[in-house]
Amino acid sequence: MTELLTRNILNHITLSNKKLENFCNLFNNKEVLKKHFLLREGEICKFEGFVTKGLFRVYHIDSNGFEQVLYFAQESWWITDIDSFTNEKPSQLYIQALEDSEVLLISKKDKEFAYNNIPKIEKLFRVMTQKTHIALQRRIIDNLSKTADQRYIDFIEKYPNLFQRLTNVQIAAYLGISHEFLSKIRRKIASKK
Amino acid sequence: MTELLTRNILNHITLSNKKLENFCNLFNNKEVLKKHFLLREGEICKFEGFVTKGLFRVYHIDSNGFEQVLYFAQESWWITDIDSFTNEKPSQLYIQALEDSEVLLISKKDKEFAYNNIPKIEKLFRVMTQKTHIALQRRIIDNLSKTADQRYIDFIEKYPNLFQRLTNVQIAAYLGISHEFLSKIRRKIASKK
DNA sequence: ACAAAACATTGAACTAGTTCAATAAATGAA
DNA sequence: TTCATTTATTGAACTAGTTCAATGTTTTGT
Repeated sequence: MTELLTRNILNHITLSNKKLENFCNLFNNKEVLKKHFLLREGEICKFEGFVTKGLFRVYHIDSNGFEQVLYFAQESWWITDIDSFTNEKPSQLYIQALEDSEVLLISKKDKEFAYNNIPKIEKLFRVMTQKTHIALQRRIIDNLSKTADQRYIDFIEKYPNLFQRLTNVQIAAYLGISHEFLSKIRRKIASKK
Repeated sequence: MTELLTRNILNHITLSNKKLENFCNLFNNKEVLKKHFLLREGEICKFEGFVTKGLFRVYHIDSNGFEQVLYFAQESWWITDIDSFTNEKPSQLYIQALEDSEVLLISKKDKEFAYNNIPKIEKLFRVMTQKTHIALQRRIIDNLSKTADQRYIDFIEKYPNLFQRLTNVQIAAYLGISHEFLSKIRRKIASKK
């Protein structure tokens, strides 16, 4: 059950089998059915999660009622509201399963325990946060400099499998455009081929 | 000379005076005159820096020749290209002083040394990276959901002192709009008061 | 297998933001 | 002080993206 997780950890750091097992034992498995929520706006995010099956969307609803997708999380992705989790304040985000999913959850207390007892875990999360950080910077630049057409093409190239599992409404919410406009972009691209 | 730095560190973690001093001694002071560069596209970023005086812009030039500002760094801000620095690959960013500035620099080797010999430093950078991460997420959501008017108003409220030190060209490059349009936004806001 | 709901496409009218060119004001270097 | 450069403002024409409403298609729940 924690096989994907151990593989993911060893991708970032080296760790003895025993410590790896100790750390993995801090996680609890949870099933989340399609359309069900792992987190809702206003709640305090009590977990950090690792997706072992299925697909989630992490999104925000703005003051006009529009949904913005911050990111999608499929198998081997981590999900949490880092702001809510770290600072124990109400979340501004929703985390919802887009397919029947399973996720391994660790609590704040257990994560702190791991930080204090397995120093390499501090490194693991520093390295992972850094990678996410790089990806976020990249996305800000892309959002500022690229046209919606190009961002859509980039998305398909970068996440071909996500692209197949998502509706255009979801992709448009990630790209920051209306789904009608995405539809027009798709037509334009299709006619060029 | 490292007073701002020690204060900044103690804002994030607790650390004995001796370890604090050891860590601070790993930094070298560097003067960067207005318009001079700390980093250029294509170079490998060899440092992580802490600004003690002045103001920098961290920006990218896209394929159409437009400049996008990723962030500004004034006193007590950290600057680096984390992607280039961490992965030792050519940078896509420019870091330029907008005023006569001073910055404390630490090399990758010395930072690794600190990670290995002062465990709290690992925590320091994890905590800081996490905070930046939260801010970047916030910015992505704002860029997707807010109109340029609102982003400009938010910027002024959030960074009133930066606002005074920056030209409209720089602010527009941060907001992701043309400086002409920013000028029109300013007129509109002014006429409403 | 059926009805209801969610999804995708399209066109027409609209709006936010760009581009280009002209002009004035502020700043900087010698 | 002066000349050159950067900065800010403005208007007019344009373009990328939105909004709304209509229509057909697919998926879902029962």
